[in-house]
Amino acid sequence: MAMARRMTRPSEVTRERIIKAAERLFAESGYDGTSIRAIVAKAKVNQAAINYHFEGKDGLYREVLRAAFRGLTEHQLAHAEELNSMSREEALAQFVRRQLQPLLGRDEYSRHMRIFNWETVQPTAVFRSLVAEEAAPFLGLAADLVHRFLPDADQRTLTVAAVWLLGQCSVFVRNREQLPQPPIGLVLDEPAVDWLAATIGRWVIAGLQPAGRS
Amino acid sequence: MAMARRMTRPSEVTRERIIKAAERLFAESGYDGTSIRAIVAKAKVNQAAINYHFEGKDGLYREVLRAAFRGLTEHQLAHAEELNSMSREEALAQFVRRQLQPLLGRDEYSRHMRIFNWETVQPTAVFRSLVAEEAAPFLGLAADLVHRFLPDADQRTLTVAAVWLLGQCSVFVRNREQLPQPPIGLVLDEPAVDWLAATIGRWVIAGLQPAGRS
DNA sequence: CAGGAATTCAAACGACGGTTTGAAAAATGG
DNA sequence: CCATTTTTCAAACCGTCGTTTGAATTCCTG
Repeated sequence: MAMARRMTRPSEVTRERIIKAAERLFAESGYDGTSIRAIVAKAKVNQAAINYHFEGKDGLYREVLRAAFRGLTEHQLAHAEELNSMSREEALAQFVRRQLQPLLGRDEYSRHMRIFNWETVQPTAVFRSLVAEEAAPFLGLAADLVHRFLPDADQRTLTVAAVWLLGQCSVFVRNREQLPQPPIGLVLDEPAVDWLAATIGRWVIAGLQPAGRS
Repeated sequence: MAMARRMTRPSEVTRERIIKAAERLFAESGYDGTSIRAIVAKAKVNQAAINYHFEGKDGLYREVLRAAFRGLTEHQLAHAEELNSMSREEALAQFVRRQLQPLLGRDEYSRHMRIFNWETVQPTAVFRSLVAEEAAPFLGLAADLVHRFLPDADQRTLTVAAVWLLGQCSVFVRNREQLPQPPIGLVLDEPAVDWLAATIGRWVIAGLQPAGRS
């Protein structure tokens, strides 16, 4: 009975290679659209490695999804304290700008958002449970933001306002591919995204400002 | 050279049966998630019928997508005139309420919206062209609505405002599955949707109201 | 440096995907 | 009613999918 408690190093690098390649491909083409063979080709590992390390495609996807969730919450909650030291207007504008970040590039955060987008149409069981467990603090952050504008609102109104706030950003993120094309025709460089964030921020602030009633 | 110009009746019913079944299945599981065998089983036709009538799965999907687009624009533009006779506040509230309709049931309009949702993550070429051709009047409707609140705004602001308006509704429609579950926990019956539409409508109106500047 | 466990590898398996085929069955038109 | 076209049908084809297999190789440890 050998108690192999030490981490084995060389196998970890293939694990990482697989996860990295899978994250990119899942973000690009979704779960069904990504084949095991495409993943192992990109990761340059053997095909059986996925079943060996993750017990199948499902297990790998589960792992990628977990990592994406961790990335998202860290990315957002890391700046949560800064928001508290700002005015509510500044804090909301900052939040909106950060939500619009994926419009600019294909960084890690954008990939994570894209993986979640695949899930919104028909959520996996894995995704459902992850949302139920881990999305609460993130939604809470948005709820806290709107709470500073609606101090007298009841719980339901606050929750709806939080979802509403997220929707105003996500519609642009989700339809990023369509925005530059007709009939919309938006340019998506950095100043344009800054302007967009500022505009949306102004509308949100004005929308929540005078509405004290539930 | 027989000029068979007359429509053949009995074959049309199988065409319709296929389209009807395909629309439901595509809405439920998307293009990749729906198999030819599932469609013909639901439509109770032979498997080769799809290739015969539509020249393959792509052709069938194209047809379903066209029908969905027609349904959407008709559904919205049919009430476009009514909006003009209302005050801008009433018109916007009506528009929001109509956008939130899919929250309630699984009617035809909801299915069409669901098919579009599948496309937003990675749009098909067919979908892209349909959007470019046929979405303009629908987006124009939204743009006209916000134009009544922002009479001095430039073109870009109006377009962004239209997309923004649609986003505030679609975030609820898109995540309909998640809304009743934790950590959100919304009930989605008719009075709740009415309240939701009214609340969103109020926020949008307040948001656009004082912001006259671009 | 053995010896055993952990990991990699090429190949194949079985299931399911969309499409094709060629003949049988209706439908059409003179 | 017959000749021709149109439509249906069961079966098979061919490719891709995720997974399994069993041997070869590498890694760790005593």
